[in-house]
Amino acid sequence: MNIPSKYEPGKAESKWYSYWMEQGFFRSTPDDREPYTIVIPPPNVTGVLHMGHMLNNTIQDVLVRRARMQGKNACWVPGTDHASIATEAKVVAKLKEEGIEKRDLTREEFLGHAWEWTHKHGGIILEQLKRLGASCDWDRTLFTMDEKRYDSVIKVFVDLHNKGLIYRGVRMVNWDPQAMTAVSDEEVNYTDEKSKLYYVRYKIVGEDGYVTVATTRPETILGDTAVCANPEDERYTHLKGKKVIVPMVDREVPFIFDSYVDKEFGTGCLKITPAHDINDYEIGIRHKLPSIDVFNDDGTISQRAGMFAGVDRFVAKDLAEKELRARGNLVKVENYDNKIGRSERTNAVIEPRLSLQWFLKMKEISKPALEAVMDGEIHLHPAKFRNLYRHWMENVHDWCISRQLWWGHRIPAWYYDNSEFVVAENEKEALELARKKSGRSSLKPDDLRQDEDVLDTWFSSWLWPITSFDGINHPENPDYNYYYPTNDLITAPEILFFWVARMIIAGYEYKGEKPFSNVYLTGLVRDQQRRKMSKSLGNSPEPIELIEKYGADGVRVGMLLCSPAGNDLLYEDSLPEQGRNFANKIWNAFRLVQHWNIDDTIEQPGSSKVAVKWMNEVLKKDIHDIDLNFRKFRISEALMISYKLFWDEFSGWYLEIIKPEYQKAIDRRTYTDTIVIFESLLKVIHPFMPFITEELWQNLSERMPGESIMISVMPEAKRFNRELISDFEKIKETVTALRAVRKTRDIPNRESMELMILSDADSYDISLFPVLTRLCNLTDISFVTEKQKEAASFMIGTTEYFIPLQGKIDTAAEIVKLKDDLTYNRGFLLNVMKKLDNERFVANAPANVLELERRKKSDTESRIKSIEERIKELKKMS
RNA sequence: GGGUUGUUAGCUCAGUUGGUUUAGAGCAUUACCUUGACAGGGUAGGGGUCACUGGUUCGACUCCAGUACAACCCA
Repeated sequence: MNIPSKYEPGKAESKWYSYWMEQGFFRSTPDDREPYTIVIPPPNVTGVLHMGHMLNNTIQDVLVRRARMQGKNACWVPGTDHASIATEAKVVAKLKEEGIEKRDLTREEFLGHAWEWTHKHGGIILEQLKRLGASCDWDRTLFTMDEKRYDSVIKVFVDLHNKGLIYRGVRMVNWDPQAMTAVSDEEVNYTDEKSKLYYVRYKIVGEDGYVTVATTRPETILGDTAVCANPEDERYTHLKGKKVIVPMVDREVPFIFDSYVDKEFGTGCLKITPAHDINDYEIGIRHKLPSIDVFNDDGTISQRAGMFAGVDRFVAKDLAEKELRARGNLVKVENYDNKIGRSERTNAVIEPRLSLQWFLKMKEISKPALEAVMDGEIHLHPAKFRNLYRHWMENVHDWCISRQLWWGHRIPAWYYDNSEFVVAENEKEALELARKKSGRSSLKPDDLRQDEDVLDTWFSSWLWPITSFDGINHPENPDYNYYYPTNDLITAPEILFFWVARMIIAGYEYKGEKPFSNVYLTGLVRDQQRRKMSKSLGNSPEPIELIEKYGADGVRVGMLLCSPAGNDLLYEDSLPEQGRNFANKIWNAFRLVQHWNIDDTIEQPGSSKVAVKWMNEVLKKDIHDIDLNFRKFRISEALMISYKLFWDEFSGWYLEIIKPEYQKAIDRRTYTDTIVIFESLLKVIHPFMPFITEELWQNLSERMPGESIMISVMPEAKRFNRELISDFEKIKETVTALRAVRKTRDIPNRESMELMILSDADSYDISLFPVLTRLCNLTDISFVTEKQKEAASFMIGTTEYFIPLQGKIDTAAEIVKLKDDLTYNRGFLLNVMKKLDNERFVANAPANVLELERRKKSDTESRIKSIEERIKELKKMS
C-alpha cells in the first residue's frame, strides 16, 4: 500500500463531483420530507467568479449539504441575472472595438448582439461554482431574462401599475452621462474630491452694485433662474423685490429668499439652477421658477444653454471660468473639498437631472416588510443590521425603476397620440386598452409606440424567491407551494436595501408570506490593507488558481475560518494554506489507520478501551456544540470546533493513545471502533470539506455503488458524560506535567518512571490510569500519604504528584520554579482576600459566589502551604 | 450634516442576560525535536492596566454617560 504523504486534491475533486452529478444527488423534487431551500444570489450572467462569490457560495453549500445530511429535502436553486447596465456597457464596448456604434443599430439588432454575448459568456461563473463543490440543483438553473422570468416581471409591472403603485413622473434623477441612463440613489457612490469654489458677482438691476455668489459649478450658471438668500440674513434684506442679471447669458432673474440657504456658507447667497441640483429643484418648486436644462444626455452643453453648445461639461467649466473672468464677474477662486457622486457602474460623475421616469411607490407596500424584520419573523444575522434596516425602511424613497437601456425587461407601456399611454402585458391588450381609453376604435397597432426603456435589474431580482418556482405565472404550482418560503438567504450587506429588503416587500405583496426566514450577511473580502478586492486595483487573487493551488476544500476552509458573520474577511494566502494543512492532517490520520494490521488474537489494551469511551463522549459533546453554533449562524465557530475536534482530540490524543507500537498489530475491537469514530468525524466535516471527506469515506470501508457520504446521515447530538470528559482533562494535564518533568530533567521516553499521588484512591477515577501509563511510560501509579523526598513534584488543583528520581534533582532550579509559583499564588490569594475582607461583598454577594470565593481562598492557601513545605525540604537537602 | 455599529494578544475574532481559580481561540512568533501518519508535523513557551475618562454597583471586558478613533449607511 503506497499512499502519498501529501493529499493531492485535484483528482479527487473532479472524480467525486462527476460522481455526485451522475448519481443525481443534487436534484430535488417535492416529497413528504421537510424542505430546506436556498436561492442563490444570482451573479451577473457574463461575470466571472471573484472572492466574494467564493465566500458567499461556500457558506450556502455548507448549509445545504448539512441540511441534506440531516434528512431534509435540500434544494439550492442556481441562476444568474442579466445585470442590465454592466452587460449593456460591455456589449457596447465590444461592438465599438469592432467599429460598430450602438446608435447605428436597431433595438432588435443590438439585442441580437447582447444575446450572443450572453450565450458566449453566460454560465462560465456557474461552471466555476462547480469547482468549488457547490451542490446546486443544476436542472433548475434560471436566468432573470428567460421566458418565465421575463413574463413574470412584465406581469408584476402591469399589476403594480393597475394597483396605482407605479407612476410616471418628472423627477430629479441621478444621470450617468456615460451610460446615458438614470441610476438609483443606491448606485451612486459619494467620495471626497478636491474641487474649486468660484465666487461670481451678479449685477443688480437698476443699481450700481453686485451680489456675489459662491458656486462649485460655474457652467450651470447658464441655467440659473434665480439668486437666493436666507430671509434672516440682514446683508441681503435690501434686495427684496429686486432682480439680478445672470452673467454670460445676461438674463434677468428674481432675487428670492428661502430658509434653505446657509448663511455661513460662502457669501450666504446662492444661485438657483432648478434643473441641475436637487435642492435648487425644490426651491424652484416653492418659488415657481422656470427650469432650464443646459445639458444633453451625454453630458455636453445643449443648445438651450445659450453658449458652449456641444462642449463637454468639464471643458465648459473651464470655459465658463475664462468667460467670467474676461467679463469681470469672477471675484475669486478657492480650493474646496466636496463630495462628488459617481456612478457605481461606470464611475462617471453623476449629473442630477430632471427627467421623466417610472417610479414605484414604496411607502405602503414596504410596511409588512419592515414589520417582518422587527417582529422577528425574519432574522438578520448578525442582528446589528436590524437597526440599519429599520432606519432605511422608515425613510424609504420611491424607487426609480426605469433605465435608459435596451438590455433588460422592456417597460410594457404603449404611447399613443402625444403622451397618452396604456400599460398592458402585450401589444394586443395595449391596443384594446388604448381604444377603450381614447374612445377611438380606429386606433391601429402602428399608432402605438412602446416605451423604449427597460426596468432596473433589481426589479426582476426582487422577485427571485418567487420566480425561482414560477410563482407569478402559476401561483398554485406544487414547487412553489413546497419550497416557498425558502429558509436562508446568504448575501453581502451592501445589497441589503437594493435586493434583500425589496425581496421581502415582494414576498408579502405576491405570496402574502416572507421569502425566507434567515438572512445571513457575510462580510466583504478585503486585502491586508483593508482595501476592497477589485479588478481595477488588481489586488484580488484568481479563485480558480487558488483552488488549483490549495484545493477546493482548503480554500473553503480558509474563507470560512476567518469570516464571522458581518465581519470583513482580510484575505491572505495563509488562510487557504491553513485549510490545505487541515486537509493534509485528515489525510495522514487516514494513512495511519489504513496501514494498521489487525490481529484478532490481541486483547484490547486498557488504555485503548478508555480512549474509545472518552472519544465517543467528546464527539457527542462537540456535535452538540456544533449544532448550537449552526443554529446561531456562527459558522466559523462551528468549523473551528470541528477543526479542533479532529486535530487536537482525535489526532493529538486519541490516535496517540490507541496507536500500536512500531510494527505491531492492533486489536480488532479498537480498530473497528476507530473506523466508526473516523466516519463520524468525516460526516461532521463533510459540509465544510466535501471532497476529501468523500474520498476517505469511500476508502474507509467497503462501499456499494451509489453510496456517498453526502447522502449519509449526520450524527445527531446526544446526551454526553460531562464528568468523564472533565476527568480526562485532568489526565491530559497530568500527561503534560509528566512530559515537562522528563524535559527539564532530560529523561528520555524510553526510560520508565513511577508516579505517586498524595491523595486517597477514592477521589480518583482509576479506570483512566492506563492512559497515563501508556502515554508516559510509567511502571506504576500509586497513592501515598506523605511527601516524597528525592523526587520531582508538581501540583494539579490542590493535589501533589511525585516522581521518585534518585540523584536527578537540581534543587536550586527546583526552588526557583517553586518560588515563582508561590508568587503567583500569593498574588491570587490577595485578590480573593480583597473581596472577602470587604464586608459589603460578604453581605451582598449571592451565596454561590461567596462560596466560590471561599473555596478559592482555601484551595490557594493549601497550595501555598504545600509549596512552602516543599521549598523548606529542598533547602534542607541542598 | 444625520444615522448605525465597532474599538479585547502582532493579525483575525470569541467572551451567552455583571461574579466560572488574577481574560480565551486560530493564525503568526520563539525554543527544542531530521523517532516509524503528517516539517503542510510534534512538544513546550512568550505575548493583553479589555481605546480613554467619569458614573452605577459589594463587584464592570460586560451596564450608563462623555471623549477619541474607525467602518458602514443615508443626505
